[in-house]
Amino acid sequence: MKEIDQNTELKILYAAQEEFLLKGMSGARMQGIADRAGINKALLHYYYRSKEKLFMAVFKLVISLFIPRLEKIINSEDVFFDKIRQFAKNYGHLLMKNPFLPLFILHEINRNPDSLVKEFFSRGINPEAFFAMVQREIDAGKIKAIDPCQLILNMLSLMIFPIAGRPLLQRVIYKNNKKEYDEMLKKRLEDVPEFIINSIKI
Amino acid sequence: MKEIDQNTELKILYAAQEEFLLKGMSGARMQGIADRAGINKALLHYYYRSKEKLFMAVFKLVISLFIPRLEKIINSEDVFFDKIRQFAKNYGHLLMKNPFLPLFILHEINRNPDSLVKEFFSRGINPEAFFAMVQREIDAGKIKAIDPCQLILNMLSLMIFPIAGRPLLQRVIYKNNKKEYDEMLKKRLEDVPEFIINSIKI
DNA sequence: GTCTATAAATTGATAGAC
DNA sequence: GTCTATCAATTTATAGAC
Repeated sequence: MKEIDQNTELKILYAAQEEFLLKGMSGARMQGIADRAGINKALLHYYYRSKEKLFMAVFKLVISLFIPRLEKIINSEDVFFDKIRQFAKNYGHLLMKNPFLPLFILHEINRNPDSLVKEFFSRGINPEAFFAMVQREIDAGKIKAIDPCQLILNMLSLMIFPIAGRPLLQRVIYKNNKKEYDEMLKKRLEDVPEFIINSIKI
Repeated sequence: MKEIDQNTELKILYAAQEEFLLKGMSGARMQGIADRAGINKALLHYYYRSKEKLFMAVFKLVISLFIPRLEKIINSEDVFFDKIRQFAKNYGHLLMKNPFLPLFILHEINRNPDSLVKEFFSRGINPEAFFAMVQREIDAGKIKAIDPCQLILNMLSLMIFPIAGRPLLQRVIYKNNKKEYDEMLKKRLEDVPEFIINSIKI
């Protein structure tokens, strides 16, 4: 907490994040984490009592980044379409900076849905306000009638899947051209919101 | 191959598929597979020499289901928009019947991209023909100019993500209402292609 | 082909010196 | 706080009887 790179506890946390994001809970190795942190295995247990506890610490850290800050968007002063554009831009950049995050979260929740969701998603996510906002736009005749759930699902799908599936998609569709894939992702930051808007505008 | 349910080799393969899909390569246990198959651990090694070999057999089986049969769509007699509708319907049903498949594939490829993609995706996928078809539609002035890669990415994203993310999305967005989520997925079989078409039609 | 018993290797966790 | 050495449990893999 105090020093920048001297703090062993934090060094461990970030090393664990690397290892867990790449290999998942069951594939990660305490030895691998210790190696990344440049310390000994025993120290891991000194700071975090068990692998499970360390995993939970990483998961919590990671969730706090990943959860879409819908509230921010909702409460902004922008008009609706600009809110969508803003969300795509912010959330897209976050995803591009943390490409392994979505797949990690989905995989771990798949393994243990109830307890992980209950523990980490019970607060902090409230789609109701977003739904209400969409409904107001519809009632005002500004966009087509659409199920708000579907709208949010479409946005998330279009933004997350190309990141989560990159190791496969880049190789199969883009002939493993990394640069081209990066450019495509960057382009989508603006294309996806227009794609969405195009489909709901009147 | 011969008998229906007597064939031990197949029984093992399907038991392994269950276990691997749920827990991934590193989370799966040979004991768990043996239990599902109702046989002994040793038999697994008799038919498949190692866990790795068994995993590869499952992965191959699973890939053969998962790869979109783009050729079928391309070579159909339908007009372009109907091809999209047809693809969404067929592929969507396949996904709904095998909901754990996408996340499993993505996670395993993430763990070991080069060798898995090279081994299992080298043949059988050829997006070029699809790209050419899209280009013809654009040249003929029937749809807006769009990058064919983006189009295919959008289709896959909209169809796969709600399935892959279900354990999280159903709980967070749908208050864990299973029936409602099922209905939403079913509705998307028709909504997604219209959403796509809406955004590219002139 | 199928089983029981066991080997061999991996790995999470702890004890104890410094 | 950090290390070395080691334990204990899990898990893949094999040997050998039937």
